[in-house]
Amino acid sequence: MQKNRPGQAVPGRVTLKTIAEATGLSLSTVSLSLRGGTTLKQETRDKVAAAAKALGYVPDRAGVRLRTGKTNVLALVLDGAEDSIDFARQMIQGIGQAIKGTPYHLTVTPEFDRRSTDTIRYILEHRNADGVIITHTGPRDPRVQMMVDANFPFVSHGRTEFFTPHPYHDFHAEAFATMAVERLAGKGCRKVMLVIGDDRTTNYHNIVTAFHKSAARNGLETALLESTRGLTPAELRGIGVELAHSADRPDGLICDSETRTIALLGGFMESGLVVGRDLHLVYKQTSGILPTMFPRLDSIREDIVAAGVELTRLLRLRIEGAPAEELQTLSEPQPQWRSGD
Amino acid sequence: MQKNRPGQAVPGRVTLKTIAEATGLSLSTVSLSLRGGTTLKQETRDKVAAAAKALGYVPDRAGVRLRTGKTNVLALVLDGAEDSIDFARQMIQGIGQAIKGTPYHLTVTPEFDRRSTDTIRYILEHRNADGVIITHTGPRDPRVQMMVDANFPFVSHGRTEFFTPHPYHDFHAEAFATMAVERLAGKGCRKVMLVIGDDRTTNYHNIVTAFHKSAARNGLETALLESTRGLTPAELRGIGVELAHSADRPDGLICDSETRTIALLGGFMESGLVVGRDLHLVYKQTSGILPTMFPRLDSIREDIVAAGVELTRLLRLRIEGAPAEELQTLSEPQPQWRSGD
DNA sequence: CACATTCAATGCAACGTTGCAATTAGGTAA
DNA sequence: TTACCTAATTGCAACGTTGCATTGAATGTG
Repeated sequence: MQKNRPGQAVPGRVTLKTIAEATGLSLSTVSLSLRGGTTLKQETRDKVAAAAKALGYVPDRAGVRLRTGKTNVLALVLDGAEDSIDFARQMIQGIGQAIKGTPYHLTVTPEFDRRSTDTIRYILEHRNADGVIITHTGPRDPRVQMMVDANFPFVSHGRTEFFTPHPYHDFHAEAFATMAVERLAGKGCRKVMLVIGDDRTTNYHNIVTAFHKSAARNGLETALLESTRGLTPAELRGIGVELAHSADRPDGLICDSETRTIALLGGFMESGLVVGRDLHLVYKQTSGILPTMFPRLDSIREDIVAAGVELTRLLRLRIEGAPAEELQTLSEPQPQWRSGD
Repeated sequence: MQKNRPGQAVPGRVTLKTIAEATGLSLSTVSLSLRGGTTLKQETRDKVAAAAKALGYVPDRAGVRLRTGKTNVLALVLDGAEDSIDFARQMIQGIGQAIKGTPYHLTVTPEFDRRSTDTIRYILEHRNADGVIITHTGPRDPRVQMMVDANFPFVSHGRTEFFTPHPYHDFHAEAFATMAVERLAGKGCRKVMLVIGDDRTTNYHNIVTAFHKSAARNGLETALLESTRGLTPAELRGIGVELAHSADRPDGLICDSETRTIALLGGFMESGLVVGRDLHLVYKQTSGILPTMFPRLDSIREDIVAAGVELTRLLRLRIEGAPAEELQTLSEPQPQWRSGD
């Protein structure tokens, strides 16, 4: 398997040398031409371009990387979070779409320990990528800090609270909370409860703030179930049961995590509590699983595939030197009202 | 950002040269020593090893790749299939675990079109990886054909029907079907139905065959719902409703796809049909989602993270030249009987 | 003592690419 | 004629690595 002698050219390989021989030009000229050297005359440039195309030339990644340091690699550092079902697949699909036809490849590294910065450090030290994409960003995320300090191109899915601006694409969590509260208010709810999946992300703060503000504006009583993070699905399910039996339970529920929503719903079902009759619910939706199961439940959607595309776009611009403050975008929540009105 | 002059050494970089200077040996000697040259005397080897460790030397990927052709990259070609919830995340986590501490990196390419071989062709042509992992393998999978023909190292999650052996790791689908049928028989079922998620995978055939064989052995009537593949979740849900209302509906159900299971269960719930009372169900489980929602349903589990680890192990052995026929393993189904007995 | 043998370490070229410095050809000005 | 310009192309060295061929020293043999 692959037994050609190392250090010797692979016979069939098309390199700059091949094109040089084919066109009768020098290797340097070919290289220059392919990179759009303006000092070359048009005729030459055309000839080279034609030959390159005919031979199917693709620059050798190792050669380019060795010479220029450019890896043509984007690195996705995958967080272990499981709040969004199928998050990884969709994110990768989005990034894949965005780099299709470009010289970029995608490497994926799962970071097992949430608070660890090992993977980032490794990439920074060994320059194993031209840019990094991180997800589930926290307010003072050490990964962001580290890359900002190193002035290394990256983009985060999620905002931070750092003073220095950096590229990000984020779900507009405030809008989500506001929309959800208003929907519940519209359904006639008097007491709304917010169930938070992960209180370590920046979105946590944004959602909580907007939730309270919007509830106040609509004259609603509020309750907050935060830090469900450490709980097992079974425990959360238990909370669902408790809620169902509680005397002063809320009549409106907002949940920003699909897996938490599922656990709660499991508890409700077990207790005979019916969403849409006994209370109302709005959850944040990123996969098709929940709507398949419960086609009548209201949700607000974030499109993770689109997020992947956008993150890649921002990162590539960043790599090309665009200023960070121009590379910050939000995605608007997409309400999916399915419970009639 | 990264502005050091191309073609010039990065100042802080630790290369063989750095070690050579530190030890007073020649660059060649250092290189040889690090690769375990036995002609060197022990003292020298120790000195080099110590210096390399002290300086934190890591071989430059581009240099190695250019010289040897070895990329130290494993490529995961991600299928768009959505039968297993969270499949991608778990698979990547498994591979990530297995390559931790090795020189290997993981690149991921989503292959959007299921029957396309573009990604594989691209990897083969440009030698962008040392080995490939594919999933959701079909009986005469063209990707397998292509890589076998090219004698390129790969491993498939799933078997094929090709004559030439190739490395694979697969879920023991026959055992799954047999276990499931027997469980249903034990529950007193008379008529069992098999619902297949994807009829293009090899597992389809294996499951169907074992299903019929086992049903016959247990004296059960059978029904088969195949090719649910083109159906939308809503349509499948509709089938769930139909089933619930059908006069001669089966009293035992086996489903090999999590998403299909969810859709069917949705239909059942809508129709007031209760699993465990009106009929029994065994589904194939790969994520925690369904057990969270329905903690009393029987399932048989495949551990995708473990599959990722095993696939990586096989692939690495293959890359090192182990014969294909020794690199074929099955994972045994893990029954999760939750409905009492 | 000359010569062969072994041991240990090294020089060199090459993998494919790029960017600077250098070269060539043709023209124009002094 | 000489010097000087511009336009177009090219040579060369380097990025970090490896493996072959070679060197040099130490030891063994006749």
